[in-house]
Amino acid sequence: MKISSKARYGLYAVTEMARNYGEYLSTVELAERTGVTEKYLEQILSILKKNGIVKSARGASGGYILSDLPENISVGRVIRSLENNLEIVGCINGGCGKMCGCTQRSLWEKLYSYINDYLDKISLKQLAEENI
Amino acid sequence: MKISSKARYGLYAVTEMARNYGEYLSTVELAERTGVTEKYLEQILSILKKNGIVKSARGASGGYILSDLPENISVGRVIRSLENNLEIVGCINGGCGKMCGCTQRSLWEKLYSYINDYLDKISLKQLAEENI
DNA sequence: TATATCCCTAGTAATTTAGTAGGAATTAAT
DNA sequence: ATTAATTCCTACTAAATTACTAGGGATATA
Repeated sequence: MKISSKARYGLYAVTEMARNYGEYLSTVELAERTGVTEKYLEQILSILKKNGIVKSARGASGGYILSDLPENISVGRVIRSLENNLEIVGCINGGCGKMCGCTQRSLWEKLYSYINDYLDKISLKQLAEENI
Repeated sequence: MKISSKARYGLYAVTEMARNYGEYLSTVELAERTGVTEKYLEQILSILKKNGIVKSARGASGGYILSDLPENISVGRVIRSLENNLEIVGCINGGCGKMCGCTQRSLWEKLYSYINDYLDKISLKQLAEENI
């Protein structure tokens, strides 16, 4: 039940982009500012791009930029992208063995909702401004 | 960000104990009813015992029993016992590097509180009766 | 005394996480 | 056109964690 460093790193990267909204930031810059290696950040950014959270520009003076205003992107969306959709048990959306059905199901489903509701209420703008 | 099967198994076991409160259940019985192997359950139960959630009796006709009424034991307590105190990031209680300080700290601390508050409101009695 | 149980520790297999590494494709600047 | 900076893609590997398996000792009941 840990948030992976991948998710935390990714969140750091988009927070940095939120603080510099409008400007393209390269992986080199982002790596420097977050302390994550370039190559690993590349992979993380590629996932964020696939999920429509960031856009990219190739070539010299290219880089990454948020695909929308920081106030319109929730922390939840970022974390779900990098954390297997935040599925805290294997059966949030059905299709599980005996352990999941029955008794515990409602418990985990509600916990899942609470977690997502909380994270969806916080925008990258808020996070960047530490206004939480 | 997954709940481990260890935690789910343990929760199943104590739920079974809640349904049979007052009666000692052996690991053999608990293993049968939960579908977990005896040996693995033993380890899980030993952790729960160490954390004061269950009591044990050795020898023939021994087994495990809840250490308190099912309505007095929260799901949160059980899960924290088996899930490294539910520390969703490495620095919930301070002592972390650059990634944890600053920006994301308050985010994770609050999420941690929400998760615990939710799980602490649900008792084993409620869970056993699927009254969630 | 026999048997059923908990208790303790060590080992291992499988999975996931966290990176490393190399190089192709693309674009802007010169 | 050439160069340099960048994203993009894929494969590999190392480390950590999870999920068990296994053996046997200690203890209590019948």
